[in-house]
This record gives sequence, structure tokens and C-alpha cells, in this order.
Amino acid sequence: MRRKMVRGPCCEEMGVKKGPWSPEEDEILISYIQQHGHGNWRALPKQAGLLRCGKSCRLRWTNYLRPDIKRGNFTREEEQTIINLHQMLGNRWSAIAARLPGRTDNEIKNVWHTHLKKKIIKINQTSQDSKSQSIIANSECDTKVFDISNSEEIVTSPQQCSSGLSSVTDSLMEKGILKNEEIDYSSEYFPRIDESFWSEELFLDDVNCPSMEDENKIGSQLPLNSMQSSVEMDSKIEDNMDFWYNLFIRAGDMPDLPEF
DNA sequence: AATCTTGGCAACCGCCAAGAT
DNA sequence: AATCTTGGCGGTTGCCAAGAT
Repeated sequence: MRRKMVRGPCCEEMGVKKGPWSPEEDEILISYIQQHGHGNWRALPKQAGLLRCGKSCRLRWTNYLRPDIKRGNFTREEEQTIINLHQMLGNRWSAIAARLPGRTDNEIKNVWHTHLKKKIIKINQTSQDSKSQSIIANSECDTKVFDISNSEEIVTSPQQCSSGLSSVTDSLMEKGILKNEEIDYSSEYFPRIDESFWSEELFLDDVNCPSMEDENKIGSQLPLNSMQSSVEMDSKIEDNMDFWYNLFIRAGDMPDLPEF
């Protein structure tokens, strides 16, 4: 019988330090990597003279010490990008981070859980009140709502998307991913994040939500509207990741929104 | 002023996939 | 082919500061 390999925690060794990094440790790690590169993370702490496990060193470097890390608050554009990409990819933080230069998956995950999710849930709850038959109302009002398998419409407004949408869908149709009859281009399928999303007060009476019937009509091939949980769908999105991302870049002519 | 609660974030844990042996 | 090692990822935890009571 084949046994599953199990590895113990990487920091089992005695004397290995855990918890927050001190400035001195940071300095040692930076200095070592600048001189030698990181090479083998497991061997690094010993060679650098750090009482840390390799994994801890790698995490500290990739999430905090790397020179190309961008610190500070996320811009609205970055937040919008996260929302859009999360809509496409679900909780695949590293894939999302790859589209946000200088931001780490950990940071994006944190900002999602602490800021963005709350805003969207607030919208979702308000939408539930006003649109009982909508897709959103059909979703459970907890964090699962935003799983790729069950996420609802969080995309830019029709105005924001319209310029890029037709070329996007054209291309997908060329590739055979999307069929013309599966698409309804009418703007009602694109509930919007408008200025109310970015402010503390939400005015959501006019959030556009597709009905279940509409959703079925659209089918399962349009990632912007109906994220599907299947691996097939997932890979289609992945294959066209740049394409979808470019859509959102093109759709970036958002209205001037107030600062937080 | 002291205590409790909440929110934000850095860091850890466990699992998995890929590459090496 | 089987086993081992490593790096990467996502979920979760725990600490700390700020705000509320």
C-alpha cells in the first residue's frame, strides 16, 4: 500500500526562531541575498547566519524585503483590478498578484479580506433587498459568495466595458471559446460598480442585476458574467488571461471617482 | 483609567506539484 | 517507478494598535 508522504513543520529544529522579524535579521537577509542570491532557501539561513527556517526567510523576502515591493495603500485602480481579476480567477492570489506589479499575493489577500470583500458584501446585501429574483439574491450571503464557483457579478459598468467587450468577445468567438448565440450584449447583464461603491454611503437602488433566467440565457461561456467552477472554464479563462486583463485595462476609462 | 472588542496585517501551517535522485 | 526535496500557494492564526465601553 502506498503511503502518503508527510513532512513535519519546517521549523521543527530546535533553536529556530519564529515570529516577527527584527531589523537586524532583515538586514542580514537583505545583505546575504544581495551578495549571493537566494539559491537554496533551505540552506540559506545557515549560510547567512540566521536562526530562521528557509521557508520563513523566503516568505520574509518575497513578501516584504524584495526591492521591487510597492508599499502603501492600494490605489482605486489597483482595487478595481483586484476585484476584476478575483471575478475571473477566484482566490488565486498569486495569479492576481502577477498582474499587479510590486504587490504580493499576501498583501492582496489581506486587502481583499479586510476591505474589498466587505464592500462587495454590502453591495450584495443591499442588492438582495432590492432584487429578490436576481443572481445575487440567489447567492448565500457569506464569504462563499465570492468563490469562483459561486461568485456574482462584480464587473465594471456597461459604459466602462463596452469599448473593449466586443473585441474581446470577437476574439473569443474566433478561438471557438464563445459562440455568438450565447452572448447577449445588452448592458443589463453588466451590473456596475459606480461611484457609490467607492464611497462610504452606498446607493444601490440602481444596481443592475441579471435574473436567473437571463443568466441561463447567457450560458456558461462568458467569464465576465458567469464564473463557472469547472476546470474547463477555469482553463479557458487562464488561457486568455492576458486577453481578459487587457479588457479591463481598456475598460479603465472610469469616471473620476472621489478619493477615499 | 482600565478593560474589552475589533480591524489590519505579518507570519505561520499544511498541502500540493514539479523536479531531482 | 518510487521516493525525496524544494518552492509555491492559499487558508489561517496571532499579535498589536486603535476604538469603544
